[in-house]
Amino acid sequence: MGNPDRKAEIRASAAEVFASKGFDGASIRDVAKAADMSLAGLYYYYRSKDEILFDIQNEAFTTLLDGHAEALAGIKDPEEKLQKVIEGHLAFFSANLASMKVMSRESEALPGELGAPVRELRRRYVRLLRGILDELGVDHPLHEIKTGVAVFLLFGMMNWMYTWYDEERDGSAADLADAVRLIFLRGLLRRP
Amino acid sequence: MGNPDRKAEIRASAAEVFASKGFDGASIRDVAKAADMSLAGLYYYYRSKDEILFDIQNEAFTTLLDGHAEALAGIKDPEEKLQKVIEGHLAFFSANLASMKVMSRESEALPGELGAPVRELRRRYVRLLRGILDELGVDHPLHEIKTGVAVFLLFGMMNWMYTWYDEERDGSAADLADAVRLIFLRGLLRRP
Amino acid sequence: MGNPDRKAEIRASAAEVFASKGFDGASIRDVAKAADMSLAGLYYYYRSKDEILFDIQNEAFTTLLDGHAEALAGIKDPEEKLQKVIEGHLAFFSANLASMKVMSRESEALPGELGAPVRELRRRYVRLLRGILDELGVDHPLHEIKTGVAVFLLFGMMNWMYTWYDEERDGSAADLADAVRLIFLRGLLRRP
Amino acid sequence: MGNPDRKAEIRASAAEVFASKGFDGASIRDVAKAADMSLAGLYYYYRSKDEILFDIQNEAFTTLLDGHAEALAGIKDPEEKLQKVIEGHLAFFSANLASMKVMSRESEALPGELGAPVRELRRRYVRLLRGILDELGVDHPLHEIKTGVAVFLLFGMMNWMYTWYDEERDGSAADLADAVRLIFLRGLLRRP
DNA sequence: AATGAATGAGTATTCATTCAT
DNA sequence: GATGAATGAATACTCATTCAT
Repeated sequence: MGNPDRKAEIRASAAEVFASKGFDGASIRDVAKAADMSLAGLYYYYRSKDEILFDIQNEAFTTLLDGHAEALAGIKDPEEKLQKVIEGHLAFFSANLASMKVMSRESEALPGELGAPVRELRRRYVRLLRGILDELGVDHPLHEIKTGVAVFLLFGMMNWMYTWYDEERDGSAADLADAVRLIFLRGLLRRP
Repeated sequence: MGNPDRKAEIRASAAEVFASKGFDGASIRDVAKAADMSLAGLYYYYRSKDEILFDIQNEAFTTLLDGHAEALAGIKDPEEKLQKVIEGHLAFFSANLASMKVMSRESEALPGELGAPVRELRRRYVRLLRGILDELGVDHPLHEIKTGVAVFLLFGMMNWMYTWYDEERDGSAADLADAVRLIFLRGLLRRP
Repeated sequence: MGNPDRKAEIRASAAEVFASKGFDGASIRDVAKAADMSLAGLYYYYRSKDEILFDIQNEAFTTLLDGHAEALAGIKDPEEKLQKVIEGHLAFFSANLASMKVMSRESEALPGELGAPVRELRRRYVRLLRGILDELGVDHPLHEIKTGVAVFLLFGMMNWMYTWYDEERDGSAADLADAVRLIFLRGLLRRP
Repeated sequence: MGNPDRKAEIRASAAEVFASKGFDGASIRDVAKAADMSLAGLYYYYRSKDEILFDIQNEAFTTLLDGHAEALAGIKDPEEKLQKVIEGHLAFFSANLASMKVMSRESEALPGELGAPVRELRRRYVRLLRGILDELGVDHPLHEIKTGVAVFLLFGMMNWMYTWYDEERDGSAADLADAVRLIFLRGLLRRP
């Protein structure tokens, strides 16, 4: 139903609106205005406000996961894998700040029906990273830090970005990815 | 205006409600019900929904900053300072999960009048940590990572906590503080 | 019930408030603030908002009617009577602008129970003036103008005052009374 | 926005409601019920309660002024002009009692933004009448009565009408216009 | 593919009023 | 005499959503 390009435009406008006003704080009218169409027109493309949020989150996770799958193809070294994932995550983040802000802040906003698939994607995403950390585990003999905790500390460094990141002031996403990788790997693995 | 104890009760109830539904998603009716009082009764203590949020954020920041001031009194070593701040932050976080979730997620919700003092407190908080990182600077000769970025990566590790932390599964706040400090210091300072 | 002086103070404050915001537009809180007392304190003197309005209107009508009774004592000539009444009305009006504005604008605001006595006073007031016009009737043989209408045209000239009168710009109440009398008598009686 | 006929219907219903309960005393629900539509439906046509009042007042003033402009076209004699204006005013008044009651009673209800254009129309209306009285000035050598005051006494006779006029009892608007003109002109000009 | 018109349910907030003290 | 605390009912207004066209 509906021209996919138009839908993508709407999705992008909606992400901006949700990012700046919050999902609950934004009205469908705000979204329609941002997408430069009538209120009723929106409902041709989306059946509900929730569905728009779902589409934003689903699209973002899918793109991220697909990107990682491609980037990791053929790579064996877990450190290199981690690097790729951090780079990919932050590159996508800085290129899609609105969507990622919505992803980070509105992760609980969707109720069961629509929320379940998104939660599943999120779990897959966590599992992907967790798997890589497990592979790194040999270098981490004393288990000072639980892997389950480490995963979320890493996500915290990256996802908190939406609250402060300013490319001009803070450098490129690639620089940022270096910083995150450096701190995390060196911190976790206690090697010089 | 209004008994301060009753106000503290309301604040706590409101923090729970805002934490679970989001500030915009929660209604004043929800807050009143959680505080077990009438809708109109709430307005005897708070003049607006915004004012409740302000009180939560203001109180949390003030308590955090006061706690740090006390904990840092007489301490010279910046590593030790950092440890105190991380411990204090996470201890408060885990003891006041609802408030901290609200702090983390609704940092932009307050408009000018009420938002300004909170933003100022937030800036003071960042400056406090930044100051400590600056003192650590000697060990950090190559400036691989900008201090301004490092501060926010640290905050990210800590503040993201509201999205995943489960004491039972993930250990005590003190353990978590150790993990954060370990990763951050070792990662940042590149020492064994 | 209640010290009558304090009650008079409250009445005066309330008249100011009702005059500036309208009876419906003003809140009991506004009145309490203007009277410099607590909301609940007001209810010691008045049992309801309506009762305050009643008191204002009742007091004003009673004072006006008493004043006229005194001023007309012993006077025979209807033209002189009319002069006295117009003078009295406008003098009271300009000395009690707030009350008279409330009288003029909120004449229908009071429901049955409290409204009835005020309506009766109003009718008495109209009858007083009508009686005087009837006495003038000899000079008015052709009945170009119904007395019932004339009374209200006269009231119109006087009561509309609250919308425009400014002593500085428009002169004293006595001057105004002269103008009203002149126009009305000469206009009505068609004499040079 | 919105069909202008439907808007006119709503305006008329609203005028009735505001006339009978007062602007502050009437609720938007009352207006919606009178217009036989839903509360929210009203907001498709008007963005606020104030805007409805504005529309009533603006429409009434505009119609009155346009009517006078047409009626006065080509007339030279100021007495004739005055007659036309009084007739037009009272004819409109009696044909639109509700609107005119609202105009008369709620002249201060609109705040700045919406109030300003209405106040300007009111000023134009006063100026129109004042201009005619100035032209009459030659017959009025002793200046017993200030023109500025005379204008408002005339308005008083006419606008007070909403408090008492009953066509059956008091005669047609045309008769009333005669009475007003007679009293005012004869009274002002002191001619037989 | 798109929209103008409409609505029921909900929003934050204010109201006149009460009552224990 | 006076007030702090509280409330049920109402306020103006906005919401996500629908439907005829």
